Amino acid sequence: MDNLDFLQGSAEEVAPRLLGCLLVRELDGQRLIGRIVEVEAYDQTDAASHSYKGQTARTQIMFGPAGHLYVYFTYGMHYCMNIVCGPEGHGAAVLIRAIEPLEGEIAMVHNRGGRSGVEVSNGPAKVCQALAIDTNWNGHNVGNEPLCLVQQSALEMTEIIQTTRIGISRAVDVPWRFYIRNNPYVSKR
DNA sequence: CGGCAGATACGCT
DNA sequence: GCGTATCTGCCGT
Repeated sequence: MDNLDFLQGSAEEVAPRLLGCLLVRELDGQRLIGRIVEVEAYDQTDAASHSYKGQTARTQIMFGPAGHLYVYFTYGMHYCMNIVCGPEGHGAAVLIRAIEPLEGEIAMVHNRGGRSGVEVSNGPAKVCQALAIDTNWNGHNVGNEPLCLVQQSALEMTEIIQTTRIGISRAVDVPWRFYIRNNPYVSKR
């Protein structure tokens, strides 16, 4: 059921395809499941991407095979997770900006220090905190436990909003942010 | 609820 | 040194 070949495509193609897919995280004997509702594409040809200036120790994962996790640390305190896509040797990935909890929400609330409702996972660093993902997960293959990506059928085009990305200062007009229309967990409209 | 400042450490110039 | 693919608390409507 779960063939992740679609991750071989470009970031721009893969990003909307990830909407609706599931992240299944095994943590302390529990299953935490989140439905991906907001993503952003980043590519080496794009000035906003960490891979834009070529391969470095930090970004090498982005240039590796599709299906691995690129986790980075920023603002001195936050982690964000991406799913690497595109052919090996090409630096591209899709940032997971928001998920909707489907299972194990109580554990996610706990991981988020008691914050509940949409505050559990309506932002990229919140997603990592809810699922207990840090840089130790850099390079993890999302085809494997204890963190799996499970593909779902593609959403209707009318369910997907495409617009410009958030929180960047370069390539601000590139419309590579995708989210599910009317989903309450989307970080910002 | 919207805007703003502060937190805080790492990669890169 | 400086900027950062962010979040939170605090202030004002």
